[in-house]
Amino acid sequence: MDMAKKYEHKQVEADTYEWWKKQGFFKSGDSEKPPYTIVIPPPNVTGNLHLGHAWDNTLQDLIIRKKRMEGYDALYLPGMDHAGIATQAKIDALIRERGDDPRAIGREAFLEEAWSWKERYADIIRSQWAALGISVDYDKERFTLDEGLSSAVNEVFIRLYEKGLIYRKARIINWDVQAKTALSNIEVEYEEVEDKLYYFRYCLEDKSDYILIATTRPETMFADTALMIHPDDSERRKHLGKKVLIPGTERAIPIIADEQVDREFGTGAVKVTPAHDPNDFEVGERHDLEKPLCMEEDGRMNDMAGPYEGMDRFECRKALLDDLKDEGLLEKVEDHVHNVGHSERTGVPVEPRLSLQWFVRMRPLADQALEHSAAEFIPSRFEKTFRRWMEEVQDWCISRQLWWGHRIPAYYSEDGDVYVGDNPPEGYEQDEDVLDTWFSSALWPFSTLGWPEETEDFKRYYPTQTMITGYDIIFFWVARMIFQGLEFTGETPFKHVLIHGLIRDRYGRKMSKSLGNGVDPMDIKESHGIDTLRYFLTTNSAPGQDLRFEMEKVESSWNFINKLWNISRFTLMHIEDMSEEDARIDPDALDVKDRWILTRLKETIEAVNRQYDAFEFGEAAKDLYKFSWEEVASWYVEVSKLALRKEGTEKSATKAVLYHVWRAVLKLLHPFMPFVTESIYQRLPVRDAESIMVAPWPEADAFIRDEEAVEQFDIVKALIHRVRKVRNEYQVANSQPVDIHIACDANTEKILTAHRELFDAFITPGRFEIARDIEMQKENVSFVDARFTLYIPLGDLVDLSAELERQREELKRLEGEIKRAEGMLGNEKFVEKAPKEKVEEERRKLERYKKEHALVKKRIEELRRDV
RNA sequence: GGAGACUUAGCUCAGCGGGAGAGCACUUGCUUGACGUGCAAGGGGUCGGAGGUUCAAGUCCUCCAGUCUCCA
Repeated sequence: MDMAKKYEHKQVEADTYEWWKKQGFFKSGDSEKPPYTIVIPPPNVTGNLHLGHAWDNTLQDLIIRKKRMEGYDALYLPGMDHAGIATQAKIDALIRERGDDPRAIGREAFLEEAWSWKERYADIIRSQWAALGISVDYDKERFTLDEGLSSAVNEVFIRLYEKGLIYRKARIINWDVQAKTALSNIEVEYEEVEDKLYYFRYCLEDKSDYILIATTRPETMFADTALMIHPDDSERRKHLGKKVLIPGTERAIPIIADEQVDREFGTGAVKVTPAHDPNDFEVGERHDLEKPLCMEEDGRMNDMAGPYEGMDRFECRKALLDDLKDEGLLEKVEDHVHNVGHSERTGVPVEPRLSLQWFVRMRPLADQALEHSAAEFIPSRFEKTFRRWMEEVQDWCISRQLWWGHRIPAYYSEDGDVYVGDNPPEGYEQDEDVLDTWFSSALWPFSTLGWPEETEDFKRYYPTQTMITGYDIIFFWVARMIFQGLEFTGETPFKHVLIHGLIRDRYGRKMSKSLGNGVDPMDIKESHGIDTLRYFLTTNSAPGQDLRFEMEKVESSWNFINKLWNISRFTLMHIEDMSEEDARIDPDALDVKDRWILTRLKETIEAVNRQYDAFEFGEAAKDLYKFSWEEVASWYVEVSKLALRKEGTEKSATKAVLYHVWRAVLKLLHPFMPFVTESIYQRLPVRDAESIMVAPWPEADAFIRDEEAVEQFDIVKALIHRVRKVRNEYQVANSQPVDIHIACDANTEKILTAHRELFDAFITPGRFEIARDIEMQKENVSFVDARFTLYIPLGDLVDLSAELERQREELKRLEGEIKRAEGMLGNEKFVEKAPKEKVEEERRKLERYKKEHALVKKRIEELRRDV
């Protein structure tokens, strides 16, 4: 026996992953089997995988491992995402650290850096996949900037452009002044901030009067091209046609009227800055206003800002306020709470900015998705989330002012002609910009399989079966995969979308770098083993719910694995010498305990399969936990010890049953905890596969169902339990024999007698007597059950009044039960409408309660007589 | 302003139409040869509140309260 006394995860995990990989178990491609595909949500090549990845990937691996064992050609396709903005920021920082200017070194040199960065992080990520034990097919690994995936991106861009679904236009977009790029609407996070509302005097040219306006962004005033009032503004109408001066400057702008003015907000008059605000842009279009920008791409003021040129926008705001206050043009400042957009990537306040960008016309694509999407969300409520977003979706800004990404296949001639395609005419220059990373991610389920080529892989593995991801990227990714999949392949790219939540710290806070509350999955692997982490991650929340990280829960997961380890030790100890022949179960040799555990195994397999198929992994694990710990370990193993000490059929049958039950449990648990189950499986003297990960999934049909054995074993357990309870209550050690008297019918007597040996070992009876009826004595502690009445004479230890009181309470309880059951059965509607089985069940219960009631009553009379 | 989630044992959470569950914590015993990270026995919930549907409601519906999230 070479098994450590406790579960040592480092020994258990050592070399296993490499062996699996070497044996080719992760590979897909067996065309004899039906395909089952999951594509990994590609992690960014920006850093290490965090707990969220570990959770996501473990769920994927859980499903894929089960499907593989069930006989599918399982493809778990790995890959990574270039993550344009995030990666470019990291590389910029790296170059700057070296003392170089990342923009000055040129595009080519930059990309060289980027690719070497990518290689470095790809290695890290692969090693973390290995650490997590995920069974991905490395032959199929893809990267969003691979040649094939890039040509898919090109193809999609060109086809959408030709269809009129991609266009280029100057519009107000969300500008990230730190990354110096445009963002899409959903890359902006709105955050409520306690800000100020500034009131400025815009004086008429002749300084005879002024109009007061309120703004939250005073620094944009240098790009004002009008002052706007409501057409119904009777008080200020008189100024229409006149001009006002932008405060602190000599620049005059017209006063215009437009219904867009919200008369309730501020002063009812507003400044119009068409190049810095989406609403003002529309006003500018209607009134044919100029649309100048007063800021550079990095958020610094340009020459329009005069003396403030070169200042950062917020610096400028401060200086401007000081100056205008001095000049008496700042009337007042009010506290003002409003939502300010921040870049999802860099966190800086987004600057709405007029800019020429590429957009996807979303309406037709979204309508198509709404009409034809066949994706089934789990839980189903996320279907609504998806649909609502699709219904309200706006055009998608897809160009990014970055170098790291898919360069836009658009080319411009000197005279402004635009060519989109693969063969630009001579002399045309390619667009400098790249596409939003999500533009390529949206193609992931099919671009990774070779699309637009009609490859064998694409034909075989697409559409995929299940997409697993967090609810935070339903819009970013899931929705976009669905509409692009439908547009380009004519099919929804996956059948199921399993949505999980976010992982939080023990206080329910999001894990973040700034809070420093993140947990590195590799630390948990180090301290408790990866199986522990996997089990913790997959069993501690329901689908769609968030998951709190608590060390106690990790520890309890470890405890369970340690328990499994020790049950395995026990099992292996006894079946070491087992041959193929010994492993066969002889149905005729099975006794009650064997029939009981095999029936329970069958029921557990059925339940677990149902739970797995419904993606209810927590529930599946709960059933397996209970079965292994409470039924196999606490009962079957304990009871088997007797049989295993003997020789002959009793022993051999027990060994065979123990082997099969335990082998099935290992397999059922394998998707949760691949390493420890493999380690134990490899120690089995008889195996049905080279590795547990390619072993056949247990079949419920292979095992017997024997309800009678379950009932019989229940009686045995009940007797043991009651005696233990009495011993506990009266503090009588198990080493000290107690007499046991049982009144029961002949059938129960037969069962009890057959298990006499067991009782001797478990509850140390002195005398052990069974009769139809027993003359009761006052020193007895008694327990009444419909199946048997138990008496244990404990002499002086027995507190008779307490015993009487207990029996009275029992009688009261039974009276309540009888009343309840009779009430139900007396209700015509219940008898009429409830399912027959339910009514029958109530009848049986009532009968049983009545029987117990009579016995308890009798017992009370005896006690009262004796007291 | 819309939408959704959550509210169940001290804590963290399952359960979601037929008699309240788990882990951890807690109490009392226990050197039983797989395991003291264990074994045995136990205590602890009017399932947020109010209505409604149903023979039957933590479980479905409506309203209310609190917590959180997303969208605008």
